[in-house]
Amino acid sequence: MAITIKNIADACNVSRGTVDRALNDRGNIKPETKKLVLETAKKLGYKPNYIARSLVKGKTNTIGIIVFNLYNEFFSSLINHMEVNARKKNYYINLALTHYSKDIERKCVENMIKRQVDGLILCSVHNELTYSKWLQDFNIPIITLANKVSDSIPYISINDHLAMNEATKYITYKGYERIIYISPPLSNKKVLNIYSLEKRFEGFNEVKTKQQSIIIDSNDYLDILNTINITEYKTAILCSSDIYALEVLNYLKVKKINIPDQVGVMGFDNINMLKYVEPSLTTVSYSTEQIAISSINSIISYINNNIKPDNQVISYKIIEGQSL
Amino acid sequence: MAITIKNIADACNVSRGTVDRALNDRGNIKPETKKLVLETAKKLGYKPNYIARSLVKGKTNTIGIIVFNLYNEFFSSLINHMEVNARKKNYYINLALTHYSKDIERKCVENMIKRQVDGLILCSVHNELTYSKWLQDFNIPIITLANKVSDSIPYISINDHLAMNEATKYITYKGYERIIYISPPLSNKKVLNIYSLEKRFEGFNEVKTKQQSIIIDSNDYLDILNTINITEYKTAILCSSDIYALEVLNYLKVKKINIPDQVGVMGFDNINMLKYVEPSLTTVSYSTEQIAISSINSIISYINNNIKPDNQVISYKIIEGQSL
DNA sequence: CTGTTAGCGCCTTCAC
DNA sequence: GTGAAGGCGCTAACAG
Repeated sequence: MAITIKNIADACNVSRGTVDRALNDRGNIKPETKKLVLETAKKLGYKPNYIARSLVKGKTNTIGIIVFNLYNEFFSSLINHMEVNARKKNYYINLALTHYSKDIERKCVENMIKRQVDGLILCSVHNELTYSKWLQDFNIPIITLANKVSDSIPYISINDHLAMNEATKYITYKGYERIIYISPPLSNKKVLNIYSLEKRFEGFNEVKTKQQSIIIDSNDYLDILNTINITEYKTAILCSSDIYALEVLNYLKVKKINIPDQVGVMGFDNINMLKYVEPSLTTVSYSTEQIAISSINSIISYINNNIKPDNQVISYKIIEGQSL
Repeated sequence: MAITIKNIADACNVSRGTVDRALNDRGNIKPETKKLVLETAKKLGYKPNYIARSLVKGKTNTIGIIVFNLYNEFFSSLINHMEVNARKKNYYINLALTHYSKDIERKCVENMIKRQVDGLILCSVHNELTYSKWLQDFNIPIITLANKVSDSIPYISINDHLAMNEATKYITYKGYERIIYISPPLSNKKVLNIYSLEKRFEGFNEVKTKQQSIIIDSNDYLDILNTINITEYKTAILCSSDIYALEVLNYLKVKKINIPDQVGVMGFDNINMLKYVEPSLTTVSYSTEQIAISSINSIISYINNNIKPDNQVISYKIIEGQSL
């Protein structure tokens, strides 16, 4: 069995209280006893049991992180930075993935609660008010990312609406006559929280100009694209995420359609892998590190002060590539 | 404060023992009392405190995972699959990242120990025997991945040696006269565990054929490549990982060197992003999901039976692309 | 069938 | 300066 505080106490012929004083720098202890205790602790290879400490302190120094998956580079990059910044502040990471399932998400949240995380960072597929209430009833600090759950739960993200709005204007400014907007099914909003996607779409849709526009919100967007004579007008294809844009680039290459001469393409997210793709993709960039840092700082101060932090908006910028 | 077992006991006018029996299906309880207890537990919104349970059970149902970072798609994909499979078996994930630092790794391990993880899955940059001993002295199940720490700690990976060996032979078979092998600095092995990279290199180096070969093991491989007249012979560039191969592809495109007509390129890992790259990269593929499943199964059976599992070798295969 | 009790390992309070 | 004792929330062993 592992060495406990009691083993040290016995070995030193002092009480457990004294060992605790030595180990945790609490003062009120004779330097020699402290020295003795620390030395024997080291000799015995003592490692404090944080579980026991957590139980008495009512604090685990653990942050629960619940996101969709790690395939999405947004999340893997985010969690990478979160781990770094949490560790710096002496917090640890419990990770759980929902794979876009409302059920799994609920279970993950419950598990985190049972495991007594001090706070929760959540990218949710829920947005029912009952769910928001359910979350808040756990009475622990919770912060949401990317998909807003409700106005009463702090939310950190870029302004998707504005960003896509600007992207659309940028395309207009570039002289395109027609925009094809590609997104995952927006009708999903009936069953899932797709806040971020909706906002992006709204940002696009709001730009009322002389252009024509075609909206493809389907998982079969390439098939649908195939039914359109894309070179008929000076067309730009605007995608709600880089992944889609990459698929579109591939599609156009297969079709021997020149980019950007015949058709322009624009993405969103500026994922890392873009640097290996040709032509370089015009896209919208933002810092996952900044989102991660904001999230960790917010949740920790929320934990420590029990004051609900404000929503935070992270900046973005358009990256000009050769695809538009 | 959160509802405890005692609150329920009080509310039901029974003892805490009885509540425990009801909540945990232990039998020896009158159906009506059980029903009453369960109902009031639900009504009060009781959530068991797993920290307390862990303390008494000496088991946290938590697996610590320590890897380098999540930028590397190998790790993010791995952890994605690990989380899924751990959750299925009612285990949770504590994640820590070392960023290739020996110091950070040591601290991460210690933290995991303090937090009483039931088992540890580790991709290490250490390979000192003292470190292996240090790890084993913690006396908890540990499994290593990708980089072997020592023969006395279970290790799961593909056979890097054999895989690169076969890759090299494949290139030979394709009729190339010269191979340029690109790898991160192999001299790092003096300060870091780069087992997997070494094995790959050995696998390449072992193939003694008539070909010429050039070895570039440097972070400035593109600069060095630039000093070589690569089209002088029928040359293939074999990279120890896809990321390098992608950089090489970019380099060759900039140089207007045709792939594969003038120079062939081969990678290793078959990362997801390859599907967006042209020409499609010839590479070595293996299943991170299988590694993840093996790891999780191994560590859990190690935890439950306390029998050190055998090393496991995951299969690989060569993927023929258009780059060679 | 149910209640009581003694911990798990640690921290904290209160005596001395 | 130090020791003793109680308790965090839960489980388990024993009594009844």
